[in-house]
Amino acid sequence: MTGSGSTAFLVAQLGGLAAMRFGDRLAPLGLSPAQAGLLRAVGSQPGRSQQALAAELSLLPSRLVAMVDELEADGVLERRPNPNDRRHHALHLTPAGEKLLREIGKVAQEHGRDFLAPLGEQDQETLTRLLGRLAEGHGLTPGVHPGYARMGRTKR
Amino acid sequence: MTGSGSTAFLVAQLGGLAAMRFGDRLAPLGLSPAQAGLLRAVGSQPGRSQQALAAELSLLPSRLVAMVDELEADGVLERRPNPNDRRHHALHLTPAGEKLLREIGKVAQEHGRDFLAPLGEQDQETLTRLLGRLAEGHGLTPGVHPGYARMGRTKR
DNA sequence: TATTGTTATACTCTATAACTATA
DNA sequence: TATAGTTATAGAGTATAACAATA
Repeated sequence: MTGSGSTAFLVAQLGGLAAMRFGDRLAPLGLSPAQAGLLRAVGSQPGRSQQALAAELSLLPSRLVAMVDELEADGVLERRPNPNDRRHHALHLTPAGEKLLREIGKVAQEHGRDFLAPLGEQDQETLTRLLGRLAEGHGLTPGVHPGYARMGRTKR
Repeated sequence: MTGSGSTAFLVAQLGGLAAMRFGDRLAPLGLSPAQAGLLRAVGSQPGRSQQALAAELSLLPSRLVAMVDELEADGVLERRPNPNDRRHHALHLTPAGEKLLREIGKVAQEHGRDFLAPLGEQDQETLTRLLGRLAEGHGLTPGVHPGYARMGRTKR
């Protein structure tokens, strides 16, 4: 069968594989995919609150606390007091964090190259264009995956 | 940027979205994606052992026990004794399980149609072809996603 | 009174090891 | 001794509620 059902499943399959392979490449850096996503989010827009980050990344605030604790203990992320509203902690990368983010970028680039290697250059461009239109059609936020949080919740 | 890194990420993003949406559609049937995957695997090749199923679905045998317990309690799956080797339990769908599997198929078809709706018919075919070649290039087993099990394992 | 960050707690899924019954 | 299924247990991640400090 070559119906649309199997194509959507193919997307899910390949997406899972891509996420897994990327995770494998992050492991030597001592990072989980979620941690890399947080560092990327902070780096792209420094100074935001934990609430803002949690909302963007679809994480629970309580979960984010633990992640920031870890990354701060590792010296790659820091909470800075916000003089205007002392309830907030403005999140920033440390110099070590910025260096780590550049390494993440390198790893992501290598991953992407290898993942698309089975296709020729022309087909890669076509695929990128079609996926982009699909993502736009579904209102996906660039750079943030929707999270698998809501999977597997169901009881029978 | 339109490098290969972002395209691989786009695949992961869309794959996560597809999996999530499919899970949402399964919820009214009282099923998790993992349960639907197990029912599908049993239905496509009845009589196999739990070990065989666990290996194909990349599940731990101990996890599969719990899943089979649930689905058996729901009356959609059954363990049948194997006269040749009494250590094995041959897994089969009940009539209710076969009916449920047909409903899963219908849901999957609707899901696939809606997921690809942003693209025209011609583009859908192109996308299917390119994704198929990509999956083949990475040695993906048709009908089984690689599992997200190995994600998020890393400590820093 | 509402909001930010935090802690506490329960539940699910993953992972490992040990146990049983068969072979 | 090896294998299939099972049980027990520990560790992540998810989810909810409650709490302290601040607005």
